[in-house]
Amino acid sequence: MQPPKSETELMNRANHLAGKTFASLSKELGKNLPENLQTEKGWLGQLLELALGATAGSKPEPDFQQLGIELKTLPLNAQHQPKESTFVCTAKLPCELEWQQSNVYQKLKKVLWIPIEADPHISFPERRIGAPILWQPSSEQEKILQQDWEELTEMLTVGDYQHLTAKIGTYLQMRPKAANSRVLRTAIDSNSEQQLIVPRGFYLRTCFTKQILTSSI
Amino acid sequence: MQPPKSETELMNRANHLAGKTFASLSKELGKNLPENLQTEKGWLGQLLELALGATAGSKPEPDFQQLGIELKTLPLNAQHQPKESTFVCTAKLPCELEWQQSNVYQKLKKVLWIPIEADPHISFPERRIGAPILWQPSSEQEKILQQDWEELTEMLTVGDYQHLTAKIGTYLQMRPKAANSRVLRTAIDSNSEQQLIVPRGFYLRTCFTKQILTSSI
DNA sequence: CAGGATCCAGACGTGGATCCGT
DNA sequence: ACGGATCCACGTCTGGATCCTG
Repeated sequence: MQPPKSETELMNRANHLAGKTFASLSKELGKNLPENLQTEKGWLGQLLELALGATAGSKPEPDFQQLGIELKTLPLNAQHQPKESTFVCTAKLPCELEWQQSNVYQKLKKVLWIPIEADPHISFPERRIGAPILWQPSSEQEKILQQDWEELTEMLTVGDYQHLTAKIGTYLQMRPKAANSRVLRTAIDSNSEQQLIVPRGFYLRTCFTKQILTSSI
Repeated sequence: MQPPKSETELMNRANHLAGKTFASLSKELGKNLPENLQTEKGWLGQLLELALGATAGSKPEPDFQQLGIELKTLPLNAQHQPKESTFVCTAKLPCELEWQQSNVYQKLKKVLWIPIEADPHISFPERRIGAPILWQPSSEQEKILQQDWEELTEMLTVGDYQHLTAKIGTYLQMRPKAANSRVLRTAIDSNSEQQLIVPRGFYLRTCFTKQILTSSI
């Protein structure tokens, strides 16, 4: 699948996915569904990349680079409300950028959300894909995201890792992002001291993605 | 196999390998010989690491770290003379070190050479392992290695990649070191200009390893 | 119920080296 | 003969995310 040439083409493709089951889409694309997704957590996200023509690969770029649009799945519980926080990107050290140059802003300035059923009572093959939501942060939302990012980035820069827990931030938080808790990385704090810390990533809290889903209805 | 605790223990192990065929050693270690080594060029080197208890993995350290000894195979032709140049290490950019702190010196200050038969007329399973040579550069050899390294490093630092060919250097040379010639890396020259260059590595010329073999007899 | 922990795929880098055309 | 090109293994890193226990 070639990358979409326009926002319209991308949205046409996304609208055609709405209502399909995971089994149906994977069959169309010639992929085998995994038995369970406990061990292949990102599988559906990668299937949707393929279905929509996202340029695959682990690059620090939007999924649809020419359009400046990021693709994100939005897992829903039995009440069709967002079920989980959403990973945004890894936190780089050092980070002496302004908000508008940050990886977080670049990822979130325009997002195509694809809701997907994630109620454990529905079998994996039978779960359905929802109607896409093309979203940009409102000025209110961006203001709070920026505040959160600046607070978290300040703590990162200073090297105050002990107090840098997932409890900080209104919409945006930092949490571990690694294979497991034994993975450590060297970081340098403002006193030029080296510390070994667990790599961290930025995540959107569930309360925020609930807001996005609600306002799109 | 645990790492050897002393130079004596390492040499005992290496002496016990002398005379064995590749087939014999791989059987002892429970490994299957590859059909051909055109596609698994480093296979025997890794078998010897296993046989001698080298700490596996791609680290910028000597193979036997506690002993400060590097392990190298020395492929011999039908005349039992070194057949190929020997890879030492990759060239880092930037490199503003002194010789004694350089990766090249750290690798070459003490080397355990294991000669191996590499005459294409001998079938791979029947090729034999030779008697080990524990080597340190003589002051004459080190002087020339240092001169070569300084000349090559100077060209790297200045960014004179066009003239940085494999023709430079008496004992030590630089050659491409990558999966293929399409692999490029960003380098920065002394004018702070960015260039895309093929990653390079340091190699010992065959004439030099011939000298090592000859003087060990 | 959410903060901390974890899982897979694929790209990439490094160390093990030898291949091969001119 | 040798300078430039290439090949495999494997550990690490990143991007895709969800799991799971107090």
